Amino acid sequence: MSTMTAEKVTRMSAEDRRALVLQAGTRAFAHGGYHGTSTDAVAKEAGVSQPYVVRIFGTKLDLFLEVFEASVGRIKAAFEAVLDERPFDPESEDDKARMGLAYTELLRDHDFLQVMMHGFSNGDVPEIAAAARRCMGGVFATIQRTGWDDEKVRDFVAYGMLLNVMISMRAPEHLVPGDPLTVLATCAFGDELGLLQSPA
Amino acid sequence: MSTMTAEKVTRMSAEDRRALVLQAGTRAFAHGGYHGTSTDAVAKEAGVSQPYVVRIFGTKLDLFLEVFEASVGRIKAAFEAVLDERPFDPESEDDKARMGLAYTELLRDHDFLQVMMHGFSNGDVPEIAAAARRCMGGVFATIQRTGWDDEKVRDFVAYGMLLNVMISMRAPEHLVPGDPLTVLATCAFGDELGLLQSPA
DNA sequence: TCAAGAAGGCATTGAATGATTACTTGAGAC
DNA sequence: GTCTCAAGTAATCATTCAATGCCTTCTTGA
Repeated sequence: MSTMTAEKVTRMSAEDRRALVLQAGTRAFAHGGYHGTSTDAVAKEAGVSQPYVVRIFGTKLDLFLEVFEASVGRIKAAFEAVLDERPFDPESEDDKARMGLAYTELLRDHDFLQVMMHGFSNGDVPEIAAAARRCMGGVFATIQRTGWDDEKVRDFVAYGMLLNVMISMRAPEHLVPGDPLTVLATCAFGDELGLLQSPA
Repeated sequence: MSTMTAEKVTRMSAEDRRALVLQAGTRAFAHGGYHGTSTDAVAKEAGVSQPYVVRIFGTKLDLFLEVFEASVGRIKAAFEAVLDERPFDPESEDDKARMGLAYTELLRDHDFLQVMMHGFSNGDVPEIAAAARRCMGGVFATIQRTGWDDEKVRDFVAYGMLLNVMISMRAPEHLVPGDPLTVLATCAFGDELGLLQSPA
């Protein structure tokens, strides 16, 4: 079941309701993406009426942009937490592992990742593409704080994109023993593979 | 104007017309993806009527699947060409560069890449996700023919995914001097960056 | 030449969807 | 209590879209 939709016929402050719809939007847009998700689907997920969600956000596009930016924001925050926790040594393999772990821990909630991927692939909607560039730039800048040279940051981001794509295509839930994709999944996710098999 | 739509009112063999609509579908689905592209958009691009394109392929989903598989097939073929050209040395940096070049040359036609990305991100449509897994497995297996160990293949694929994402969000066409994304784009695309700036 | 099969368009349709408007109801202030 | 404003919904509308059925026209082979 979805976590905490409407529980009572109680009224809610606009602010709280907005936050709740935003969460519901994350879940809904994670499947379907921008074009494939109706405002009604978001409304159902949030337990409110469809006209209300468009009134809160003005437009489906605005809603998606907020959902997208919040999702990427969450990811950025996870990296920042690692960087702020204690001094980061760019030469340390251990510190690099901590950064990687921050990401794979995030992977357990597929929704952020899926929303991010959907935002990244919708380059045909100018506003979404612009948001994607801005957010990706932000994530890159955050990871630069590690002190790594640009190539290492690039490779780190690239690895993350591979994980996103693999999750997007549900690779962890479809491991077929002889399949080359299983080899790829195994060597991409490593120990985390087992944790990703149950669909959200 | 779109390249080579209908040129004459001449009839065409069903086979030829099918191939032509498939090409048009690639262009159309490259923008918009599965959910964001109407069969009518494909029809317009191909210069035929909308009902005709669904009659050729049966269903919009079937059309997309064919377009997707053809696109990934093209990419696989490019790698295979490099591998078949002459013996591949897994230790050679030069041979690795040849593989990379095969991909970046493909990047000039954004359409394949975008279609591929759209297929990869549409995990909510089971048939598309299944095709994505199958195709990704195929590409991985092809690259394994280099003789590289799995980790090296994985990193190669990951790098490719980063390029896909960057192109999807139109990064090469939006280089802003101070922007961190510009740094990422520069060190991801290298010399090829200049060639990618003009939108298809 | 003409019949038959295939290529392809036209009109249509029923469902879905994003958005608007007008209405209803709950809760706090006084 | 009741007034008032904000929370929330029901009804509706104009579009868009995938799919179906029927009709037309080109081509080919005998």
